[in-house]
Amino acid sequence: MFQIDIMSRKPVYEQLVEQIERLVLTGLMTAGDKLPSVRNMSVDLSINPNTIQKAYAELERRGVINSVPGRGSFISMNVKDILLERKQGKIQEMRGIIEELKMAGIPKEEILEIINEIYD
Amino acid sequence: MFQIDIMSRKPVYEQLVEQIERLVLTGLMTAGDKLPSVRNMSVDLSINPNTIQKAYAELERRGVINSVPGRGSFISMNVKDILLERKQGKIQEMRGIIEELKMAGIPKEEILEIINEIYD
Amino acid sequence: MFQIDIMSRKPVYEQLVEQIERLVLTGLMTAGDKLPSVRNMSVDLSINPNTIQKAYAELERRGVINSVPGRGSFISMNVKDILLERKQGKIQEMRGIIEELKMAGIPKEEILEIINEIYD
Amino acid sequence: MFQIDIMSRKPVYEQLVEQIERLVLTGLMTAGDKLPSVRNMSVDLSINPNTIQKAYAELERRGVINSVPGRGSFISMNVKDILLERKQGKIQEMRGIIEELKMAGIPKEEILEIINEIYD
DNA sequence: GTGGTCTAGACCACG
DNA sequence: GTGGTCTAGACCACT
Repeated sequence: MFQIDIMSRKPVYEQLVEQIERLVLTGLMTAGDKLPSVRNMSVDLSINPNTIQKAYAELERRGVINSVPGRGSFISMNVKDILLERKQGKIQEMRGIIEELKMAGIPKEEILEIINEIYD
Repeated sequence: MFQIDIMSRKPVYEQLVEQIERLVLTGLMTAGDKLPSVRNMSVDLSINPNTIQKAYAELERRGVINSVPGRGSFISMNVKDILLERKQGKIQEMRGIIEELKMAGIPKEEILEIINEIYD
Repeated sequence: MFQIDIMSRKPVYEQLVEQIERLVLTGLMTAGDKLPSVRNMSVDLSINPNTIQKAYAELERRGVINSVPGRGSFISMNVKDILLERKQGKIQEMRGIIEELKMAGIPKEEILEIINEIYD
Repeated sequence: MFQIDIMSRKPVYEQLVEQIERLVLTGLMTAGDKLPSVRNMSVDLSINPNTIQKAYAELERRGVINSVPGRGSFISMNVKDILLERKQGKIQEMRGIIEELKMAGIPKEEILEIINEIYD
């Protein structure tokens, strides 16, 4: 279910965080869904439980999940609001970069080309 | 020659950095050109020399200018390479963000709309 | 805790940067640790707050610390990666210089002698 | 006689400067020797004469060659002193880097290994 | 309380 | 004259 590259320079817990967020973004998981327990995830991926714990802690800090001791970890009820807010931030970020690129003389066509590549 | 808005939330030294970089991007200044001395700029803009110094230090850190104690500050000889490299980096950054936004379900049209706003 | 030589030709803020990096390199400070506040450090060392600020800004630029307005300055979480990466860069730099020296006819013995001096 | 990579990110004139200096360092050319004329070099390498001119100008600025209008360009008579001086500078640079590496905990053996690689 | 920025004014080494 | 550094003291926004 998860693809972890232990040789990667990116910390394992970050890879986990990203992949779980991706599941929510793509709609494969939604508010209220239960995540695998730290122990299960640990043996499935052959990864130290502390690393899983760190990923879950980060996701909770971001408001994406809620961990309830003794019951498990669940996708947060207001996960949609949180992701929406983050989406707005990303859009602003993109706007800033594109404005810089325009200033640097990049023609509109070059940017459109990149967008077409992504949304092929 | 420079337009500084001391009421702006953006720090004065950042405004200076941006405007000098813009002079290079637009070709009004080019490799080897001499910038005003810290003191001259200071009195011209009625700004403290330390603030000018901070802007020049940042530009030197970015490789855009070379400051030579006792002689002055000059547009870097390889400023074009540096700006080109930075442009490539910005494009990659933009690509990453757009890929995230696609993942988050943003339709292509919404992004195109923003680009049209910028390149009106 | 810090030894500053105000008579040295090396700027005070550089001395500070080096000593804080050394604390991390030697393991005396580690990821997440809190640094003294700008003001505290200032009175402790009898140094102007601006000078401390300059050192902290440089450390943040290097990715060694994170300064959060209103909260404080902390050793960066990925400080180990950054220092490791920098170490690799330094080794490459050394390799390049030694290759030049070999080309210039410097005998191996002369270089070994220097290394023995350093690692006495 | 010269290997120029016009696709390289390194400017062509820099490549030329480095290769000519290498000829002197390795003893293949020595004080008083005549370099090819700008025009000859230009057609041999299929490179714009201005680029050759720029390389020669840089070499003259460094004191490595002397260009005599109407006669040609010659390896400088005191080229040995200049290269010796530069060698000393490089050694100091190397010393500084190795001291940093020692501080960063690199063992002597690792450095010796690199040197053995170079001086195989 | 924290970091970030700015002014005012000074000294230094170097060219 | 130049850039680089430092002190002294102030204000801001944010936690």
